[in-house]
Amino acid sequence: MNNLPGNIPDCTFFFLAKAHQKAHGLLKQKLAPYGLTNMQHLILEGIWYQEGATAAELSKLLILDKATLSGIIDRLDEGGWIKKQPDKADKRVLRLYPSDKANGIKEELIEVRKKGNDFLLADFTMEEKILFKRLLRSLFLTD
Amino acid sequence: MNNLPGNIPDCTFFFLAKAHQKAHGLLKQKLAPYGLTNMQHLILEGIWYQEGATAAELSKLLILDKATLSGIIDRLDEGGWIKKQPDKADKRVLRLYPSDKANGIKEELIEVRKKGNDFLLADFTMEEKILFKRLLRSLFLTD
DNA sequence: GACTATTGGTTCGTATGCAAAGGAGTTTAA
DNA sequence: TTAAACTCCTTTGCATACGAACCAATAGTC
Repeated sequence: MNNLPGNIPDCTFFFLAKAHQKAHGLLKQKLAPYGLTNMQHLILEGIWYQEGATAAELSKLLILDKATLSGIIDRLDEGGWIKKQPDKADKRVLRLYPSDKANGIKEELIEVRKKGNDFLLADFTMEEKILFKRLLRSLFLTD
Repeated sequence: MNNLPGNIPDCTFFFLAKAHQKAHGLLKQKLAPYGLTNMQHLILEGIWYQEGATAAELSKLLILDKATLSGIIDRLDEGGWIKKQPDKADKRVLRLYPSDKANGIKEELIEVRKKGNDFLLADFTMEEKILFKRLLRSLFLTD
């Protein structure tokens, strides 16, 4: 009776958690060889997307708590992936730049994520892929 | 340029993470008055669904790591939501049962989750709701 | 019946996540 | 221009997550 998730009630909270869990685990595997966690990779891409960004800017862009970011940025720094540069005008601010090490495999790292995405949705039809992403987007973007 | 998530690349990992983040935050709010976390509520429902379940069974049913479950079960016990009973046949096993306190508001707690679900998908059409859940399901259930 | 493989649960180490509070710097407004 | 308000970032506390190592107990095998 209690074998499979077929018994699981029709709960979107649960489905979302498990879909996320699976996607997270998949990307985690792909990134492990590089010594990067999923979050570290995300922040790094954010910094590539906007070099010199501050933690506060990344927090808004990637919808992450500043407190969470603080630790991730520290570990990215310790791992030699980014450089922190104090802002000259505003002494509170730290501007973040990718390191040479990071830039050296930038294309490769971004490709890992893209291929991971493809793999994740490999069993969906084109219509399903588009629809799925549209629904996810509208879910977290509404107010 | 860096204002809104409109800039965010078309990344399902990110969308899933953010959709889950939003859903999690919503349910967290609804459960806070009861002093239950999302995970604690999930495990509790799992135990209601299958009284006397072991941690190993819940681990499979809810697709959770045993190590993760261990702590959650401890806190459910400390909070007086469940009771641990050693199995008579197998001394390794602890069987889990809901407490009277838990059973007293069982319907209410389940209703909180159900209404949270409705609220989460309130902006979706009926077709979208069904499709969304089907896609989420197939995503995490495949192999 | 003794040895080995498996299983149930806990513990440890590391990395999120987020609320809340604190320290330093900047801006606003009276 | 100086005190209040605000912003940037860090730190603390608590709750997931999960791999890996471990102990206790049971099952399987010869």
